[in-house]
Amino acid sequence: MTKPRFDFQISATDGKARTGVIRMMRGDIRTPAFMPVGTAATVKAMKPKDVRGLGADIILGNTYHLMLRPGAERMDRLGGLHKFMGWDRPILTDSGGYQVMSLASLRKITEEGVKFASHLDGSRHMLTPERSMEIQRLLGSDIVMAFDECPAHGVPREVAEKSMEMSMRWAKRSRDAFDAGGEHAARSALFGIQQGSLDEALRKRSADALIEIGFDGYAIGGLAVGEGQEAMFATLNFAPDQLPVDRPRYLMGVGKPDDLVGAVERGVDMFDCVLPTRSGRNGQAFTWDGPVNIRNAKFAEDLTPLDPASPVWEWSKAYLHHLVRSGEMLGAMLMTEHNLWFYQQLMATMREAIAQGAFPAFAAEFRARYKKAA
RNA sequence: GGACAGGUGGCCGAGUGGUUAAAGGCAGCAGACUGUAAAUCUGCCCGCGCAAGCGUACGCUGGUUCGAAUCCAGCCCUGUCCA
Repeated sequence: MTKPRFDFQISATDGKARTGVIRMMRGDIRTPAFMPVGTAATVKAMKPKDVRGLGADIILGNTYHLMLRPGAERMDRLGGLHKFMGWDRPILTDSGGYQVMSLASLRKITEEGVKFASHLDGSRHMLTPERSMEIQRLLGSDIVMAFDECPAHGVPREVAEKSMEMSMRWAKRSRDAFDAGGEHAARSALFGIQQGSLDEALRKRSADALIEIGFDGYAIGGLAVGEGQEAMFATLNFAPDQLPVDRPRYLMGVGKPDDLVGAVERGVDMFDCVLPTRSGRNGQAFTWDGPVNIRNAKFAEDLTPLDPASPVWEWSKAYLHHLVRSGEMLGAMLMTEHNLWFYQQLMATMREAIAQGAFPAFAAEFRARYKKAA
């Protein structure tokens, strides 16, 4: 049986929540899925096989970072991103669109694309939909993201509208450039990205434009950029429904555990977020009872584990507290491992709950126990 | 015994007459982090007080001065070197 380029089958639904599998040449992706972020060809502090061991079916890489270092053409000569980093399962690559926002002070946007000053050495680089597709092809990406502009939170409606319209023109250019990619296009997938800020009408226009072009999956972009969970959920009350029911819906850059539960509840299938890795390195552990700042003095002599089921169960909070405060590398490693485990457990639990038709009960139970940070 | 150098807030360390409750770093106490310019960033950090403010503080004692961590004298202590 040959592996399909891209096939999404929903096996069960519960309310708006869905669970299923995306089948790709490099492996299956169980949904709802959480994709650990490996921006610079590494999920920081983790070996690829350990990321896999925690349950990840797919990870992320980043066009912008990898084009600067080691460089897209070099990566191609080295045999592609998978071989380079030692991860043989699917990789989704972001297009560089997020850096249009996060590196705002270092870029200039035109219809053609975005000119960046490298954050590494100040050198000038142009990212266009065509170049972004080319770089993602050279990396050997499995799920290629369209090149878009991610506007900052709070921009006026006219700005959000113009930005969304340009992102839709870029989406069409991304589609055309991706399709011209020959062999790579035959074994990878392309996702479009919906924009439109928090505005239902703009989101609808964006979704329709993407559907007109046609993509393997549809991402919801431009959220979790500072609007707050309430506004994000309000947008997710309609945004996923505007996208094709039979295609994966990917909420980009989200989120905290409670964000994931609320988004799955509203029909989202895929997520990525730096929180489990970055926050882990910064001393925050996620647990069923909520986030824990392991640096806090109260853990100095706490001999219990973060979670008896965690892969790092044999190391006490007191030890993690010591490692993190001491700036020891092992602290970042163990905290990251724990957090990625927790995120994958959360996803697995949600998949199971949906399959059992028990998602509402799970969500209620989760919320009753999980205490958000103040 | 002698000659230099020096004693600053928990620690290190700026500061050599006023705008100094005293730079900066560390340690400490918290917070943040959402398609990673992040093993990062922010706040607090003498005492009392919500605050205004008050009190105390730069080895000790005394002095000069309108005013001293800063100048002078004596004493105590530390380091290095010489006997």
